[in-house]
Order: sequence, then C-alpha cells, then structure tokens
Amino acid sequence: MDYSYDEDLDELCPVCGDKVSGYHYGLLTCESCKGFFKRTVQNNKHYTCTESQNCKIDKTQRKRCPYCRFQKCLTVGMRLEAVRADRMRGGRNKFGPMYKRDRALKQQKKALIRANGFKLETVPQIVSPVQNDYSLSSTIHSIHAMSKTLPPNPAALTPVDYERGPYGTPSLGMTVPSHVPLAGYHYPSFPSRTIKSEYPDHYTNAHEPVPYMYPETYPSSSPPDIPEVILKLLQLEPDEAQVKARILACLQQEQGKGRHEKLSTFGLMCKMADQTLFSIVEWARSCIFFKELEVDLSTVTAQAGSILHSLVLRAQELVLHLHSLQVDRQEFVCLKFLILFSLDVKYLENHTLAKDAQEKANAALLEYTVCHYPHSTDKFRQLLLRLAEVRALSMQAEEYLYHKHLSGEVPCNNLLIEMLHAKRT
DNA sequence: TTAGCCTTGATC
DNA sequence: GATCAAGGCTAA
Repeated sequence: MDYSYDEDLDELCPVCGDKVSGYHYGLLTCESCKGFFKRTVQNNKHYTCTESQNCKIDKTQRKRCPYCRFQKCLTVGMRLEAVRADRMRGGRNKFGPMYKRDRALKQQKKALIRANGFKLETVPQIVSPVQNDYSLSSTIHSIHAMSKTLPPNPAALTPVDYERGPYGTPSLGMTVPSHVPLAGYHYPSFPSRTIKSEYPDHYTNAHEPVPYMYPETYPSSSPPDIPEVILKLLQLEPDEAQVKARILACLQQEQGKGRHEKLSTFGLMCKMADQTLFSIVEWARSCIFFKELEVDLSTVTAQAGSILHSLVLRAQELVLHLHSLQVDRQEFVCLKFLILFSLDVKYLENHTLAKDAQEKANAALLEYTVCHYPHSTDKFRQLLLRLAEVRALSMQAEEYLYHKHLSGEVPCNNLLIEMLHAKRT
C-alpha cells in the first residue's frame, strides 16, 4: 500500500475518524476499518451489541462494539461485494472507475475551494449503495441533490442492477474480474441489498453550486464611509464558521445514534433548519432596536401554503437575483435587518421603535448604496424589491411548515411551534 | 482480535 | 513500470 499518494489521505475515515489509507471496499477508510471489515465478511462473523445498538464509534472506542462498528461500516457504504470469496490477491475490482470518479470529484471541489478561498462543508463519499443510508455525507448529498432536482422523489431513481455499467447500460465493456464477490454473507439488518445506481445524476453533474461570495467593492487603501447603523449591524453578524460548526456537530451527533433512532433525510433537514433557526433567533435577539421591543405577538393573516417545491424554486430564483445584484456584505446585513423589521406582525407594524428602525436602516442602505454604486442607480430599488420577495417567501415557508406540523408530517422544535402558535392566537 | 505493514497482480 | 486495492502476515 502506498501511504502517500495524494491529499485525499488528509480525510478522515467515515467509520471511526482515523486517518484514511486509501479506498477500501467502496470508499476511503482507514487501515484498521478496512481490516475489520475484511475479517468480518471473510469469516462470516456475527456480533451482538451489549448496549442499545447505538454505540459511538470513533478512533478510541472502535474496538468496544464490533456490532455497531460493522453496522457503521455498512451504513457509510462499505461494500460486502468487494470482499473476494476466492480470496484472490492483487488486481483491481469493478470499483476502479468509481474510485477514479470520486477522486476527480474531490479534486474538482478542492479546485473550487482554492479558487474561491473558502472551505466547503463536506466532500461527499461515494454514494452508498444501500437503501437505508443514513450517513451524514450521503444525507448532505441527498439534500444537495434535492435542492437541485426537486421534487425530491427517491422512488424516481431507476434501480440499476449491479452488473450494469455506470451509465445505465449493461457493462459489457467493463472487465469483470475473475474473482467473485463473497456472496454468502447475509447481514440481517440489510435484508434487501438491491443496488441502486452507483452514479446518480447529481454525482455526474459537474455544476456544483458555488456559494456566493461578497464582493469587496472598495479599495483596501481607503476605507469607505459606512453609516453607523451598518457598522453596528456588521458587529452583530454571527461567526459563520461557528454556526457551520454547530450545525455539523449536531448532524454528527445524529450520525452517532443507532439505526432505529436515526432521523431520515427529511428529519435531518429539519434538524439543520432548527439549528439555523436558533442562529437567526440569537441574531435577532441581539439586534439593536429589536431587543428593546415589547413582546406582544398578534395574529397573522393565514395564507394558503404553497408546496415546498415552489418555495424552493422561488428561493433559488431569489438567490440568483441577489447574486446578479452583487449584494455586498454591508448591503446584506442591512437587508437582513430590514427583513427582521418587515415581519407581518401587528406589534412590529404599529411599534414606533420598529418603524424608526426600519426607516434608519432604509436610509442607511440608500446612503450606502448610492454612495458606493453611483453608476448603478437602479440597485437600491432592486434591493427593496428583493426584500419584499424574501418577506413573502418566508411567510409562505412558515405557513407551509406550520400546516405540515399540524398534520404531523414535520417534527418542529418547540421554539418554532411556540412562535407560530403565538402569531395565530 | 486488532491494526500496521507486506505481498500480490490487474489495470493504467 | 507504476499504481493501488485486494488479501496475508504478525506483533501487541
């Protein structure tokens, strides 16, 4: 084994978090998990868990519960079929092209990171073939895919027989090695091992989303005149890295749970939404003016909820619009603040302080935009237009979520439900 | 039993 | 010939 072939080895084993040594049985793993998986499958071992089948598996505790360790191996996507029944050494298996593709994708992402000067949340592993895939990477992957190809309908994926090639045609041209996969191993938790497409569309699609970067529009030598309100708002901006880390930690906590406790992809999306909401609430509470408001929530006119699909599409359109406007950081914090004070709630509408806050922020945004973008006089009007769009969209999303909650389809946290109830009573 | 290192051999 | 993902070996 070559231990220094490229920077992929900086990655952590999805099973135990140890350093990866290369691709093993379908994905990048460490040497010990590779050996463990091989021994388990070759020797047809069956373990039992003395706890509740949700033991935490990390580098220091991976030896404690082989049952949960093997479960995790399967969950993250290690493939039983890659263990050879004939124990033939050397050579390559049919996963070669998949490893190559995965490498290319990682390289592409790294290039993107370098080009944009930021770090992506996660570099996904190869998509797991198992149907009950609860892994964090694949979940994020799924969410990502859903956002690009709504409506999310996993059933729409065409099942591809394992002996078919990556592009949906029989792999006549693909060399099948003389050695055969170990077919005798049956694991009770995965009764159906139908192999889905190894190369879903979202994996072959090279158009990865590029997170929007705020253009620094003023020359570094001469700091611009930024209105005081905007400066205060900038100070209040949450540390994005911290927010990301918290959401990731939360998801990783879910990852550590047993299979029966784990949330579905949609559940994890809700979890992410929860964490994001907490951050927004924290930000709102610390906002100037807002924290001085008296809390007296009132009713909001119910609007017919749109389907999630149209909401997401509209949100994507909105993001594109904002992107094309080249909203910079100063404008962005202003918009955020104005959205907070544009909520369709009576106590805000009738509150003098709220009106003052809106007017000040509006004036500051106008002053800033006109001052810094004298050649795009239309920009301020466009910003306000988008502001109204964000407001309408957020209200519809809120309605949608609330009705879903009432029908029991979406688990929402208490804070959100209290807020939504309060607005209606 | 684990996990680090070694050997093998098909593919590039 | 180089690569690298299989299986094998063995000290702890």
